[in-house]
Amino acid sequence: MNNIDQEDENLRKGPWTEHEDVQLVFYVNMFGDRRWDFIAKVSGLKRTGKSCRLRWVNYLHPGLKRGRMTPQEEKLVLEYHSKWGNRWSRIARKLPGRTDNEIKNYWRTHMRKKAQEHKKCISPSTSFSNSSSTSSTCTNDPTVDSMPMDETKERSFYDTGGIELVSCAISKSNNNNNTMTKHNKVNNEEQEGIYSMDEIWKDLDLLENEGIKPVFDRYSNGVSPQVWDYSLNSFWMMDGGQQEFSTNMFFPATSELLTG
DNA sequence: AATGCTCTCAACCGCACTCAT
DNA sequence: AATGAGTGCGGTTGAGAGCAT
Repeated sequence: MNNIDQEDENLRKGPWTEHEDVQLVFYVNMFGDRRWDFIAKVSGLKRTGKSCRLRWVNYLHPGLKRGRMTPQEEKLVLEYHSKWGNRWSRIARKLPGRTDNEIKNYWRTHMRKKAQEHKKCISPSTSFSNSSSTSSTCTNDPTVDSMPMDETKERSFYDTGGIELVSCAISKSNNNNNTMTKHNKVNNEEQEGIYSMDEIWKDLDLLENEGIKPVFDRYSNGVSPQVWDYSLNSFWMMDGGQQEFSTNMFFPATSELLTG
């Protein structure tokens, strides 16, 4: 057995734990949301970079909306899907706060329902193409690949380096085990709102004034100290202006890597 | 209450693409 | 131009929650 095999065996798969979420959020805020392999290594998470990215993009990103699609969003999904087919990430860019995965899942459910309804309406002898075939038909639409350049270059909302709220991510993490009802999720979504850029920049100013500076990258703008203090109180010790981890065992790899 | 079915969504996989070297 | 690492995307799967019987 070689080293690579051993590494593969050590990699974790399956659902993320709360600790892993916290760890990932921390390191993304430190290093940005681009260098996933690096983050995977530095963080000590036994996950692939891909897995880290996916977790961040689909679940931990502070700009994410939760809860059911609004009628407006449903309309947009229908509209853009008819236009672009299964280009989920492209569609997602048109629905801020929604991920390609979410839209994809929604569409599958949606189309399944539609298919079932359709089956009821038509005679049993008539064959009916399922959702995937419907989708592929749309994908083959010649309009699909004729996007103007500015649209194809659009960045998804989660590419914005969303610093926003670690607390948001943590609270999501805390609710990871579906302890919230769907109803509650919707209410929280309404109450939480989304940070505006102005608010984010204000937080950045605050952050700098407090002398708290994540290392580099876009995320050098970081998160408001209040937020950190509030949301990560079990992970940070604020002591006379100095900060240190209170749970070093969660983040063992950074110092090794950065000093070594 | 127990069981089976359906729905939802997080996560994985493989392929495609981008970019640095 | 070729190559390999890193990243993004779309398809698929499986676990768990909710609902019906």
